[in-house]
Amino acid sequence: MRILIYMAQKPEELYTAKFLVEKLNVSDKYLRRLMTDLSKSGFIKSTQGRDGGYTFAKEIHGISLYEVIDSVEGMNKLNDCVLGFDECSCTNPCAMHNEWVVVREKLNQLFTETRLSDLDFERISRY
Amino acid sequence: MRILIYMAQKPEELYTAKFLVEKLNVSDKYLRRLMTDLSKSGFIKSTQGRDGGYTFAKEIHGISLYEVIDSVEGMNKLNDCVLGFDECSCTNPCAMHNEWVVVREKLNQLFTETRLSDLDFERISRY
DNA sequence: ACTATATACTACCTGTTTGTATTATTTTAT
DNA sequence: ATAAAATAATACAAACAGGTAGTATATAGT
Repeated sequence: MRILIYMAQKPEELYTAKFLVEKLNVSDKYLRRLMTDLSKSGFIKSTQGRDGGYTFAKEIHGISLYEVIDSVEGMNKLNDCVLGFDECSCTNPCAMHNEWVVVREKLNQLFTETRLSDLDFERISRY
Repeated sequence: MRILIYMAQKPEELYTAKFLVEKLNVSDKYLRRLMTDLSKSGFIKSTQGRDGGYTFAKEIHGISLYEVIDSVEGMNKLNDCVLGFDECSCTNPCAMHNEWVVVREKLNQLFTETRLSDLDFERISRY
């Protein structure tokens, strides 16, 4: 999220791994691994070799927070049963089910509706 | 949560550790540790010795899900900055701050407003 | 006294998250 | 050719969550 949001400030720019590592304060290897994952997920594309780097593979207007979270860590933490039961549904609910579906839906809605282009870059002071 | 919700079905009853261990499928030692924590937090009270056990220390109408979660694991996971920055506020927001406050408030509200007595015990099929 | 119960403390285990480190390979502009 | 860049695969490490296990002690009803 931090990488993509940082890049979304200037979506047309080409960013090198080295540059992003400095800006975001993470290790080189870790960032590169994430970049490769983000490439495979289709959010960004890479150009190898000298003068290479990363840039968005599609319009940032078309990238929701939901898609990003889902591709990086999956949405199961949010959408699985909050008490950990394998089989838990509205017809066979756990003790928290009915309360949790309300929250779950709110979160899914927020993440699905918010796109990288919706962020207020004027206000953000940390990436 | 599972323990307290189970007990809330019959809030006046005295429950032994052994009984709850069988009903909730957790280890004896683990449950006892949790019970001691819940006692210290004031949700339940214990009577030692033969014919002892646990029962609620106050009305279940007065116990919100917020209080329970807060006493067991703290609410910092929810209320700290979602991107992990130490100093993150509305005047100094991280990239996700403005989106996250909406969710945060919704969750806090739900957990604060829902009390053990509000659960629909008729419908619940797993504890 | 005996027995059934809770308490306390400590150590351990297993998996996950959130990264870091190492090493070697491939690609491309100049 | 060379240098600057991305790629790939693997191992490691620290912190934390979610438990389990052991052992000994305290309490209270009969």
